[in-house]
Parts: sequence; C-alpha cells; structure tokens
Amino acid sequence: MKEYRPNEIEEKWQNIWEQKKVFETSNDKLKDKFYALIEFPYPSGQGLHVGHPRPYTALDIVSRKRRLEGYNVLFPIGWDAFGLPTENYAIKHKIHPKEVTKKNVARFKSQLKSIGFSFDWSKEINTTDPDYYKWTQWIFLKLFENGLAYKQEIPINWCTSCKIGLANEEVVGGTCERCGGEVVRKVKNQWMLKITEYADRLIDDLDSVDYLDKIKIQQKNWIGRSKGMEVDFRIAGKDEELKVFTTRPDTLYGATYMVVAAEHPLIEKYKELIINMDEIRKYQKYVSKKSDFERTELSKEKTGVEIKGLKAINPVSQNEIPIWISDYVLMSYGTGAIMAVPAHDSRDWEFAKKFNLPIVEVVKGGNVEKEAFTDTESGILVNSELINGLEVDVAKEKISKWLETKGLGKRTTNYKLRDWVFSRQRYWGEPIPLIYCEECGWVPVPEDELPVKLPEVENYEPTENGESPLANITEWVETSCPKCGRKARRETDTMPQWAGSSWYFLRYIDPHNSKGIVTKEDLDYWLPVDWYNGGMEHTTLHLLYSRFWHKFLYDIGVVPTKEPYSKRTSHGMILGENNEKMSKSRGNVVNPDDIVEEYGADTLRTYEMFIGDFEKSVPWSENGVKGCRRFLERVWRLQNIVVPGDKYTKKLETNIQKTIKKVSEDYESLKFNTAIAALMTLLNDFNDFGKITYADFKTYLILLNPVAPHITEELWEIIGLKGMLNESQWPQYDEDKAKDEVIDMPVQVNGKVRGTIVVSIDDTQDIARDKVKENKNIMKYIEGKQIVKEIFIIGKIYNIVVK
RNA sequence: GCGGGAGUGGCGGAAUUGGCAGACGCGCUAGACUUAGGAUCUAGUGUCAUUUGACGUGGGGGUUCAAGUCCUCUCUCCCGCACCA
Repeated sequence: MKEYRPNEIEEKWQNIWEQKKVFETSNDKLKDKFYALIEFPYPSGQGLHVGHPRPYTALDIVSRKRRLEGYNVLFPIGWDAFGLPTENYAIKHKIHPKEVTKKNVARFKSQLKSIGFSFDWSKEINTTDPDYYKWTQWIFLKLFENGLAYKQEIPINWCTSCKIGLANEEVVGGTCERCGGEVVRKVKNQWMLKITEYADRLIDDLDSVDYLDKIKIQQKNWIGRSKGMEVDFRIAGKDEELKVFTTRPDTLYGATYMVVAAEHPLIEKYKELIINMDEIRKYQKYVSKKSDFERTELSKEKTGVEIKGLKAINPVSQNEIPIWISDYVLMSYGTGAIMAVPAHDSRDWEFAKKFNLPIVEVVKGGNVEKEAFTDTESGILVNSELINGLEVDVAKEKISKWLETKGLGKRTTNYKLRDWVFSRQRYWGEPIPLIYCEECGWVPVPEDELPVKLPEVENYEPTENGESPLANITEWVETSCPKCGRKARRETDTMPQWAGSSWYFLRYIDPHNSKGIVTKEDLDYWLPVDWYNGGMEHTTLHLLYSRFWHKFLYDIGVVPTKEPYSKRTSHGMILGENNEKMSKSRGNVVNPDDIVEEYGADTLRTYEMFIGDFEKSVPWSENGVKGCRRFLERVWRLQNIVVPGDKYTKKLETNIQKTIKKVSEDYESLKFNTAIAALMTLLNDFNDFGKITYADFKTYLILLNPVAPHITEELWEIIGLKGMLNESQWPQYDEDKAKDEVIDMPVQVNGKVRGTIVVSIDDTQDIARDKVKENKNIMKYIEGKQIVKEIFIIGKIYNIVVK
C-alpha cells in the first residue's frame, strides 16, 4: 500500500475533473435540474478564511450527490466585487480598484480551486465587469421607468474633517472611524427604490417558499406590517392636524401627551408661536448627531423637550395635552409623531415619570403607578367614556368606527420597512444611468448606450462638498440630453453593492449572453433556484432586496417565477479557537491554505462538516482537524481488507443499509455532522469484522465521496472499479433491510431503567412480559409489589408502574 | 431598545421529535508494539458512592407511567438593526 499523500492526489483529480469538464452544466433540458446557490464572496484583501468553505462544502455535497442521482446540476460561482473596502484600499494605496479587485479575485480563485469544489467555472461572473453591470443598470432603468425609483432628501453620516459620507459602520460613538473627527447628519438628495410597494407581497409569498422558519419570521418582523389607524389630533386654536399611527385606538383616552420627532415639520411651521425655540434648537442639534439606532438604543435615560406654545386636543376626551420632542420617536417610522399612552407603554411610562406627565389607566389589570401595564392583548376598558367596560377587541372596533364616522381617523396599514436608499457618493459602484436635463428632467440613458462605464479617474476620494468622485470628471459628466439634445449632466452617484447581488443568480444561468439578460428558455428551465444557502446576517437586506427585484422582474415579464429561491437555509459562523469572532485584530484567523497544505483539502472539507451543527456557530479546533485526517487515513487503509465479492457482506448488510439511509437523508437536511459520524461508525464496523467485499467498499466510497471527493476517487481507481466514481450512481437502500430485527428493549420500573430484554422488533407485550419474568434483576423491583399500570410501546420501551 | 437564535461531560456535539442522556470525534488515563512517534492497536473515560446504587441536559416551578424534548417564571450568551459585505 502506498502512503496517503493528499496533496498529490488532490491536484491530480482536480486536473482530471477540469480537463474532462465533469462539473460543467449540461444542455440536456430533458433531465431534472437542480440549481444550488451559495452566496458569492466579496473578494477582500485578506483572502478566504475558514468560514467561507463551510457553506460552500455543504452545497457542494448536495450538488455532488444530486449528480450521482442523475440530475443536471448548476452550481455556479462568481464575485461580488464592488464595495467600500476595495475603494478605501485604492484610496490609501493609490491603486485602481479594478487592479485591487483583479488581484483579490485571482487569490480567491486559486484558494477555492485547491479545496476541490465542483463549481461550474465556465459560468463565473463578476459584478464589476461592464458586461455584467450593463444589466444591473438595465434593471435600474426598468425600475425608474416603472416609477419605482425617486429622489428624496435623506440624512447621511458626514465626517466634518474627512468631508466624506460615512457608512454607519464607519461611525464609532459619533465620531469618524478613520480620523476621529466629528460626524454630523447632513441631508442629501438620494435615489430611493420603492421596496415598500412590494411589502405585502414580500410577506404573503413567504407562504409559497421553503425557508427556515426563523428566516421567515425575521423577514416578516423586519417588514413589520401592522394594521391600525391614523388618528388626527387637532392643534389647539389652529386649523392643523397632527397625525399619529396607532394599533391601539382603544387606548386613546389614555393618551395624555404627544411626542414628535425632533425633525418634525410642525416645528418649523409654527416656530413663531413656540416660546422655547432656543431650547428646541439645542435639542435638535443633540439628536442630529445620533443614528436612528443610537436614538432608540441609548434611550435608557429618556430625554426630551416640551414644545411650549403649542397644545394638541385629544380627539376623544377633548382634553388639551402637551406636545414634546424626544429622540425615541423617529421621523422614519409612521408619521413621525406618536400619541403617548404612558399607562400601557413602557417607553411612554418612563418618559412620563421623568417629566411628571399624567398617567391614566385605561385597561384594567395592572398597577400603573408602579410600572406600565403592557399585557393588554385582552382586558376591560376603564376611564374611557365611550367604551367603558368593553373587552379590548370590541372596544377597538367601536372606537375605530366612531373615529371614522367623525372623520377623525382612518384605518391604515403601517410598515416598519423603509424604502431603499440606493445612492452612494462613491467611485467603486455601478454608475446610475440617468442624465439630468434642465428641460426634460431625469432622462434614462438609451438602452443601446449601456453600459455606462466607470470613467478612469486619478483620485477616488469624494469631492469637498460630498459629491461622488465622478463629479470632477467634466468630460464624463457633461453630455447631451438623449431626448432633446440640449446640454445635460450625468448622474454622478453610484449604486450600492447590493445592486449587483440582487440578481446575480439570474446571470449565472446564461452568463455570456450579450443580447439579453438571460435567454428565456434557460430561465424557464432553471428557475427557481432550488436551494440557496447563506448567512443569517443577510436575511433582512440582501435576501429581501433580491426577492424585491425578482418580483419586479416577474411583473414586467422578464422572469417566469414569482419567487427567486424555493428553499433557503443558513449556516453558523466559524469562530476562532478562543471562541471569539475571527478577525485580523484578534489574531485568531485561520487560513484554509495552511490546512490544505498540511492536512489536505479532503480533511478540511470533512472537518468543516463534522465540526458541529451546521446551523450553529462553532469554534475552530486544530485537534478536531487532526481527528478528521486520522479518519481519512483509516479509510485509506480499508484497501488492505478488501476481498473479492459483488454482494454486501451478510453480517454487515444491515449496517450498510442503515448507513445509506442515514447519510442520504442527512446530506439533504443539513445534518452533515451526523452523516459523517455514521460513516465513521460503519468504518469501525468494517474494521471490527476484518474484511469487506468490493460491493461494501464501493458503496462506502460513494457515500463518502461528496464530503471527501479526492481520496474516494483515488481509492476507486486503486482497487480497480470501473470508470470514475463521479460517473457512478448513488446507492439505493432497502427499507426492510435497514432495520434491526432484534433489539435490546429497556424495561423500566416506575420510570427507572432496571434492565433490558432481547426482543424482536415486532414482539407483543405478552412475549415481552414473559421475558421480563425471566429477568431476576428486573423482578427484584417488582416482586411483592402491586402492579398499577403497564406501558408497552412496541419496539421501544416497557414501563411497569408498581406501588 | 426592537427583532431573531442558543444554553447538554474537560471540549465540539448526538438523542429516531415525549421512550436507555452523552452516538461520533477531540482530549485524557493505562497497556501493547516498538530502528522512541505529533504513528498504529487494545481497554477505560458524566459526577459522586464504588457490589446492589444515587445524582445529572443554565436555574426555579409544573404536566406525564416517562421530560434535554411540552407548559410557566427566570438567568446568561451570541447575531441583525437599513451606507460593512
């Protein structure tokens, strides 16, 4: 027997697979298709770390299994290469982001290839390739033409010293991450996409897809649909209404004050009437330095200022109530104003306590002097003239009707979801293909002029006033209006990184098409994606954005399905050995190259799958890697105990059948760790028995192949099986043979196991009872006592209750 | 704060979904073979008592013949929060 040398074997088979184009998708549309998708990586400067291969290996396993089952499999790969880190690197080192990307992609590619994934490399895509982003721009134009893109004033994080807009991530404690300068909110006119128009469908169509429940729940909560009422509070002495949204109109009598967002237009409108404008200005400035996130997060200690000089009228009680501003009310949710019901909302309660505002109980059951009583899904109304004594449901309905007939409110649906801010004042993104003409307004770049390519620039830093670096390239910006021919200017904002990743799974299907986005008949065959795996952190942004784009493309007749992905699963993170997130600064990053080099790709793959529950985060362990290498060494040595025979060894057959069943099922249900454990157990059985037939070994190799493709292919060749393993077929199991006929049944007395009896799987209670009587140890606990009850579950357990 | 998720040996994790808790692997202990090694093989390994046994799945309470699994209260940790990808 030769020594097991993974590096030699792995390179050998990777070359053979590539030469023979084993993993290229076939054009045979009569075959059943299987489209497996992983989230394409962002090619960062650090290269892959061991977290990347985990989801890739998982779907590689499924893809390899499906090929052996006869499916036509599409398992593609590409690069999500626009983005901030590349641009920042380019600025710092004065290298074109295109060059940075090229270098990073090359590195990622060689790393991925060394791990032996069965990607169809002929379908590789890159979001920064003009042939690709041509179609990203095309989709944007379609959205624009259909009224789903519009401009709006939106505050951005502005670093006063770098003079550049910052991502939320780059703002640390109100200061700029890179220079430590002061960050303020600055209003910019931004392109927005109306994802809210699809809010209902994005919720409702979740019923038609197979996503993990936690993913569905998280998306639903993010969209945050709530049915309620918009209620008008009149401003005392003015012909002006302050609208609030509430899901609880029944608690209206408890509304003892109102709170509006610091940016609420009401303040500007009535600034002459407001007595304490100075105080308000000061508070507005304080709020403007916080992100929405901080505003709600840091709200442990409530802050706020009363707007003195304005009062509101509670529409049901007619009481005059004060209006406050506070940072816990956001302009971006609802109407930017709330009615505060301190008795039944804890934030309102804290605020009322701090500023000494009245608290009026309207649902019975708590002690509202001590704390807010929020358990009010049901209950009886009090202190509420029109609805006293009614159940919450009934009261809600009655007061809603009353408000409607009086014209004081209307039923509406509100969403937490906000429209998508689509503009970036950055260089490394897709140019937004619009032209501004004084006469015609915003005009799309004609389709035949797409793509609008990124121009070459010297400097990638945004301009002094926060415009994108593109704004400085006069010859690029100045153009003529496609409609009227007059002088016009190009939009200089670029798209966010999310744009390219919102539709990439479509382009994989037909990546080299120069005439259209994807050929229609290919779309009909391949859509929807059968299985999409990715991180939970993408649930509410990328996953939702891409569903939105897909639904839009469905509406305009480009794609044939309402949903892009029929199944979505997700993996856990791999942490450092110290149980912390892997990061350069913590110095706990493990590079897969080192593992491949020292132990081999098959060991890396096996370990990544065996490391633990696929859906949970787990710490890396080098010792665990060694254990997997040892396992593969034992598999390698199985070649020594193979004897001729084209049938399963009798004594091993049940175990083999059971393992086929277990492994086949586990590979399909993310339980890779237990599949490998089953293969280890079977290997132990083989070694205990001492010899195996070709048939035993062949089945074993196929079962292990998706996890460890190189070693199994090599062993297949060594023992002289026909053809290549990857051309063989997935083994079948026989349900009857995959069961033990005889089992050790536990016998309990009063719920405690006192012994076992050997019974056939289908033996009845009478047979079992006789066997119990023969068992002295069990009888010891029964004799002399009265049997109260006997529970017998066939094939499982026998419990005797005695007194 | 809001939303989602997780707590089982020294460690990663199993548990047919209410039926023998700890499969499989790591680590550890002892032994064998040794041209001494981070190789391989054998046996052991939840805790305490060590014959019979008692206890044990973050903590408290409950349902049940039977609870890691169901109900209830509670504690701790992780992830996301819209310009990171």
